[in-house]
Amino acid sequence: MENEVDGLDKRKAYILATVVYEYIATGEPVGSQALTQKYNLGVSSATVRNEMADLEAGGYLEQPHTSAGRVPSDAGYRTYVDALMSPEELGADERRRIRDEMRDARAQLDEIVEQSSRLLGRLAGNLAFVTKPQSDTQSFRYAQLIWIADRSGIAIIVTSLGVASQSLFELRNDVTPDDLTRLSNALNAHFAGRLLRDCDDRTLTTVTKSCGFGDDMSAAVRAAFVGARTQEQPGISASGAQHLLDQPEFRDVRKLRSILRILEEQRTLYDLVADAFDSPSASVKIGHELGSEELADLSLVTVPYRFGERAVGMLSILGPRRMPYARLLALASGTAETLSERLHDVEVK
Amino acid sequence: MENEVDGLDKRKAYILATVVYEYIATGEPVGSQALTQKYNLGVSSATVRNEMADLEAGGYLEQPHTSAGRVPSDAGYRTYVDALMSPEELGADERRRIRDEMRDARAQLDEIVEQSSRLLGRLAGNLAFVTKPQSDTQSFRYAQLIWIADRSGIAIIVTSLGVASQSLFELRNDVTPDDLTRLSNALNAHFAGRLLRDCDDRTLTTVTKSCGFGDDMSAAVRAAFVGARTQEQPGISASGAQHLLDQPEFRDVRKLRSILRILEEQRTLYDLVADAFDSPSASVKIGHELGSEELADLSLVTVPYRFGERAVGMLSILGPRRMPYARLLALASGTAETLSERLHDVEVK
DNA sequence: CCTTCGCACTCGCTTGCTCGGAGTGCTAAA
DNA sequence: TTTAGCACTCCGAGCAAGCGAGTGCGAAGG
Repeated sequence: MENEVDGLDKRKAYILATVVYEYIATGEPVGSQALTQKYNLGVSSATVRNEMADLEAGGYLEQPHTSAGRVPSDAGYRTYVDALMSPEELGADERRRIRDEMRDARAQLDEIVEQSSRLLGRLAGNLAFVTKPQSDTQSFRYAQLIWIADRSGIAIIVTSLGVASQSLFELRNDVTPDDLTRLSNALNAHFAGRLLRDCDDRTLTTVTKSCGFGDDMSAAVRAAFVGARTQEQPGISASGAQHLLDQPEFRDVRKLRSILRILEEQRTLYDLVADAFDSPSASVKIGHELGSEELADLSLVTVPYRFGERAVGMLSILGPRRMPYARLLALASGTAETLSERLHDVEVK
Repeated sequence: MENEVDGLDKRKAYILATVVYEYIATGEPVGSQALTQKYNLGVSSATVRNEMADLEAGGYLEQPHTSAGRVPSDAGYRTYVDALMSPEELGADERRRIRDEMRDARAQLDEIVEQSSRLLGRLAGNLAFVTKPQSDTQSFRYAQLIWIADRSGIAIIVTSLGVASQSLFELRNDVTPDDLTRLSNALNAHFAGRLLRDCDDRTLTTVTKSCGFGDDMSAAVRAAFVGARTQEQPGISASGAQHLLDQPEFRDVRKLRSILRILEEQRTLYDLVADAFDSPSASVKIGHELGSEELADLSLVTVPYRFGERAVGMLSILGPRRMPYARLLALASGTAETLSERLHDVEVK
């Protein structure tokens, strides 16, 4: 059926698209007359009324109260995002500005991530957050075991993005600084360039023992690698919450509270993007799709960023369901791209 | 003048104290009748009216509009905090609960600091924030220079609180891993236990050169120490912004925006407590004393916490000017005390 | 001379009301 | 199947009245 979209005939689809578009632009429930006046639909308001009634019956639109205009439902937005809206691209000048602003950050992982969340929050006029690169997708660069006392030391592990993690260890038997250097060299030789998640416990143990160390040292080495893998937990930088205050949907202060709470609990914030991690491309979650009644009138746009070929983290925008999806997707993608490029500046070669 | 406080006779002082107390409790402008009814002042409302008029002339009270009750001015709160209110102490059970909750955090510097800001935010029902220990008040524990290639490496510095900082360096001449180990050992021997801020550039250079290295290596070592000193910048953990929404003074959303903005700019947040760093004990800033029109109807309570004898960071509570000062001071002090204790758990001995 | 009483006056907030505008659904005609 | 017309619904802005809490002041009392 060439002239059907998602089970809607062409006219219905067009009317739905127009309603969503208009509602996103104005924030006011949109009525049949207003629509026919502002857009050239080629039919009268009465026809639009009938179509709107159908769309409401189909679950795409909702009516706040009897004599008001229509507002998109979750399903309405979903159809709009998936099939109706025209994707946006950033202009060359916008790309350039993003790149310029990203240059302000020093070549430090944390700073680059923070800068991109600030930038995205400001450009998008919404709450933006960026997860730091998952450490288990980074690769191992160097390990160094530092001798502190006969039976204790510090293990330092440096990843491809220059994030060092450290862990103290205690041993049952004496070691010398030279022993530790020997083991460091063996680890470096064996694991150089490997993904952290591929540095499995068994191999670590084998390498350690082959240098003549016992169980205590193997355990210490394994713990150090576990620390490096899970280090910085998720690690999220968020920014732009103040923009949410401008949105009329947050006149009601209670909704703000949910957001602030979520903002402070990084755990929850992370859960929101967690399942987007599996998808290689942009993802949009609308209203109840976020899985929480508190967040029911928000939407989330999530875009991955890469280090080399690998997706290592996510940029997200959280805002009212009534958000300019096409525009925000374009902004998030553009920022993700620039962030990906800048990651190479912090790479430990 | 035994019966004068801050230029006010005893009765005026008592009335001022009662007005502030009542206003803090209710949030409503307090009138003369209400006051005489609720508190046993021993005089009639008419007398109170006269006294209130005097207090207003003296700048201690203000009237939102002609036929409303009185509200404390900055000066009124100031007098109350300095001279009138009775200090509060935490009960034994409250202390115990704070200690228990702090135990939930793992023995990691960041986690302990975050936990205390969360805890304080919740207990105080306001925005709380805690600066991480200034690194230049920590002492040097270990340095390790790691060889990466003939002319580059990573310098790792570990402080007394276990915070490692790292910096990459490039050299003009080849070095061997052994060279770097030798230098690491020299640095460790020379600076062990010193405060970071006392590891001055000149001495660093001397030690480096005495191991036979050139200017490039000295510069790298100096840079590494600078990195360790200024590392984590100020570093602030904030929590509890959602409580502010409960305060009636934030019905107006614009005020919230200033706060959210400040919250995201750690710089500003840090500036707020910066000058409290000099004072060894608790400090209170009221309204305009915060130095910004945006923050004019907020107050800030700041209390230092210690590592050993030294004040290394600050706990602060930011909330409406109408805050229970005595209570919040007690809570902040109690939390600071517990935080100070827990710091010893993360000490690298 | 300080305190108290009584009184007239001032505001801001709440409640109730009206009224206009925008939108709907339905019916009948094109 | 589309359109025009019409009666109906509902929200929200605007206005007026009344209430309550509070003030300031002049006169009376200890």
